[in-house]
Amino acid sequence: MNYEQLVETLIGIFTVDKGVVKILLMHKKDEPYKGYWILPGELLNDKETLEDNITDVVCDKLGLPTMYIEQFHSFSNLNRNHEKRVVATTFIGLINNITLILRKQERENLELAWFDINSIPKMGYDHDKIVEKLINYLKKRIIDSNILKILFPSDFTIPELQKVYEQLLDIQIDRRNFRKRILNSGYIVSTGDVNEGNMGRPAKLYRFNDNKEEGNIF
Amino acid sequence: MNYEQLVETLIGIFTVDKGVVKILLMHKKDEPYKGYWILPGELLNDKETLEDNITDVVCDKLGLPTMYIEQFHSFSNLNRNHEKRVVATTFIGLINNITLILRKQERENLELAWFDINSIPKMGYDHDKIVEKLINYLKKRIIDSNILKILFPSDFTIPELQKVYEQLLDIQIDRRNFRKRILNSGYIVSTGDVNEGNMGRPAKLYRFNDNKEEGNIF
DNA sequence: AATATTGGCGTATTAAAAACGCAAAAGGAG
DNA sequence: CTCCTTTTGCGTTTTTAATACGCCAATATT
Repeated sequence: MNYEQLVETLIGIFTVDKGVVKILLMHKKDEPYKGYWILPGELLNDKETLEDNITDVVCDKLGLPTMYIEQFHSFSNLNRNHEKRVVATTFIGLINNITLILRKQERENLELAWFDINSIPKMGYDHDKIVEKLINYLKKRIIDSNILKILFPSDFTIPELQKVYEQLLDIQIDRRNFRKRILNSGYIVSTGDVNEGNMGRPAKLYRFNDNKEEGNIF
Repeated sequence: MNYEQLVETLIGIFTVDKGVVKILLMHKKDEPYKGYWILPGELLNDKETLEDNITDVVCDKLGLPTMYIEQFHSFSNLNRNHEKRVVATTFIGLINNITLILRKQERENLELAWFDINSIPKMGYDHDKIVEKLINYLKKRIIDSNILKILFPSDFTIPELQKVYEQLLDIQIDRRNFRKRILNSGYIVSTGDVNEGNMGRPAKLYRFNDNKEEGNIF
């Protein structure tokens, strides 16, 4: 009986872009699964932890800035890789799209692309199932924690934020009550700017308050 | 650079005994950490999944019945085992103590013991830190899901149930308010029996209502 | 000027949680 | 037996949070 295993890390990096939640995927250029899309990741060596390893993937391999990363599930089906037995420990990473647009162009050669989480392309290995579970986990975490702020762009209006809540929680909220609640909570602060170019009175722009870490917003 | 790793599974099995939350630990009889306590578990071989492996530990090694098992976190610190690099994927298992008392005596030679989660003994390896995180995870899961019923014996009293809530949520609840709330919720039903042998008026015995699946109790 | 949207300040109602009172029931300890 | 303890079971009042609205000024586009 062999007890030596290959261990890999995989990460689903998410962002919000114009009200759409997106995931970053990599195009595979060699066999097996050539032409398919896969989650970024790499094999674990015996000199680093899983967390060090995935930080290495994000920063060195993808050229992205350090971001919020959370360990998710470890997958160990025997046939998830047909060549060797590989146990995968998966992570989610969250980033707001202001930062990523800057870096994206520098890394064009890596064939990375953002996909709407409702339109996932053909995935290699068992990554389709993993992506599905990552997305479900993300939705649950958005409801029961305050990680939404990490995903959200730094400039948004209160009506925009309300729409996101109404979509995610599948409810309708009174405009005035929402405003009172979100402002009293201390979770957002005004940037001083306004959002011009639309119908009606221009909306004030807000960002999430970094000093307010604990508790759920809604 | 070596990419072959040893992977082990570890499980924290929890139960509730007379209003006290307890965890099942194993006494280590050989070096290293001889005389210390450790979490049950074993090395993963290349023919089984993590979940198969931990089921094997629970059923074959410990002689316990199949129980509710949930994957938790994977730990990969380089110095968590001083001899070799071992990545540990951890699980929580929940069982009610009616079933376990029967099996416990058959397995006396294994040196298993239940410990109050507030009095954890000297642990080997990094298992003290893992146990602490498992307990915190259990507390969080009890708040945001209804797994408490899996943990609970089929016959319990309302004051016992209240004690468990107070321990896990780290709050104090008014006796009369708790009773009203828990009875109105429909989550528990009377068995008709009473709990005799203690001081004061005998408490009525209850069990969780199987027909009531959804939502949180508290 | 008409229309749309946000901002900002109200208040009334409803629902849920928390704080507390009181006393009878039913056991064990002396 | 009486004293003490704990559970049971019925209340009430207060506090807090959530919801449902009303009203109108501000400020943009058409």
